[in-house]
Amino acid sequence: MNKFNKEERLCSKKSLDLLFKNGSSFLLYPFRVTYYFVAEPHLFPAQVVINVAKKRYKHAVDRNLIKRRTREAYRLQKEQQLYPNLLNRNELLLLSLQYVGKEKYDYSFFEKKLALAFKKLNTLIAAHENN
RNA sequence: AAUGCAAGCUGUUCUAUCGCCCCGAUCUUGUAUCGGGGAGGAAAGUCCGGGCAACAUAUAGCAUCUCGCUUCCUAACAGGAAGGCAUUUAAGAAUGAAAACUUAAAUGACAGCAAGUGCCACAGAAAAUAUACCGCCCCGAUUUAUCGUGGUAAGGGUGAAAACGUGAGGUAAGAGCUCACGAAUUCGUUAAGUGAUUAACGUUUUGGUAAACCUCGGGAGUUGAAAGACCAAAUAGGCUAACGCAUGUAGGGCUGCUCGUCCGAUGUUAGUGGGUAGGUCGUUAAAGAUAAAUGGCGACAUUUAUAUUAGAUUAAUGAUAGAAGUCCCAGCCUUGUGUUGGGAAACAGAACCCGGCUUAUAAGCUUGCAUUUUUU
RNA sequence: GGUCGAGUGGCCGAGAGGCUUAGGCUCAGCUCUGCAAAAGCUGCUACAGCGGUUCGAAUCCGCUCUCGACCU
Repeated sequence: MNKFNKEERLCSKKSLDLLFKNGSSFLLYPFRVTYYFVAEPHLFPAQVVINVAKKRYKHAVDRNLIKRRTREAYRLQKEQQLYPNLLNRNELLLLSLQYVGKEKYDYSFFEKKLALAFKKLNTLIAAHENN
């Protein structure tokens, strides 16, 4: 089952401040991914926030469309791509996906790019653990 | 019939799989199962007007902002309805030709320049108290075709705009200087109309500009749900009341100013409290929608009936696949409400709620106007 | 969600009803030089868009677009 509940979203203002102040980030077009680990175990191994700038997209319709496609891609892939690497850790991953693309793409593009982003994130986490 | 423009109306439907937000029910009390609901005509822009809430009691005066033909509608409005007037266009009839007239449509920030002040570039003699370039006239001088003192706004040319137009009298020449007819205009009387206004008569005046200052009349207290109310946990520099102290002082708040009013340093005692973060309410049933009847020219109002009801808060209403209908393009022959293949579907996403306005809109339908072609 | 401000050549920026707009920087050409720089001369390129008021609009008024700031 590929669910996506409120508990998997990052809503707390405090956590957001923590994430953007201390988190590390990388760019994988069209996403800018920011992540940070906190030592507070949660029902789910990760909480995510999706972000589209008002400056880049004037109309609310376009922003909603991008957010919905990103969310759908995240929902369908997190179980296979992201969660297995996190389950053995006793920490919560705070994750932010900022959309920085210039155009509107099809859903398949989102799916492909998000998979690549997950792959890169996993390697980075592994590297961090080894150090 | 086609195309274009303008105004108005509608603003695709169904199935499967995987999800999201809210509400209700059940018991196995868990990210459980079942059932129900889930964007718009503009949800947009935030351009106006209200409700609601807090602050203030100072809805005081001034300043500031805003509205501006009339009557009506409305909770209210810079909105709407009906009318008046003006301008433009078209047609009609009239005429030598126009103007005026009649009808229709469109447009109008449509109070006042006859309260005062300012401004009117360049050109032009002069842009508002007529300061006379050419021209016209009187008088004087003489070198006899020129000069000088004056008068004159009829003619010339300039300009966006030239001292109301035509004719006559008048005069040295001229001039609303006088008269007749006419144009616009102020005020008054009479008549019609609720009124704007219209008609007649008398009277006054004769450049434009108030989206120039301004005058007159009406309206606006300020802030905006991130307003505001409440809840439980823990710690302060906080708050309240009483007393004391000083000329209620320094200083500060209340709307920009005035006037007025309120608070008011430091000490003692008693009580209360919640920086920040979180949750609940505010928050979705309403000046609401649809239908009918009645009243009204109409906007709209009244009565009755009916069915419902988005409610998030890093912010739901989606993704994938398929089918049907609509429109467009191409092919086929059986030329049809045919069939096959390919494409298109706009503008745009609620965030406290309503009433308007404005702007954006594929495709279809309705109405009006314009152009072109064909037929009669 | 709400409140407010701005838009003038490639860039900065004055102008607040009247000559298609002051000045500086940049760019192009010429003069000067053996070649450049500096200096001098000449030139190019603008009122965000649409509509209205006015004889006349960058300026006044309305709508639209773009950019920016503030309220947590």
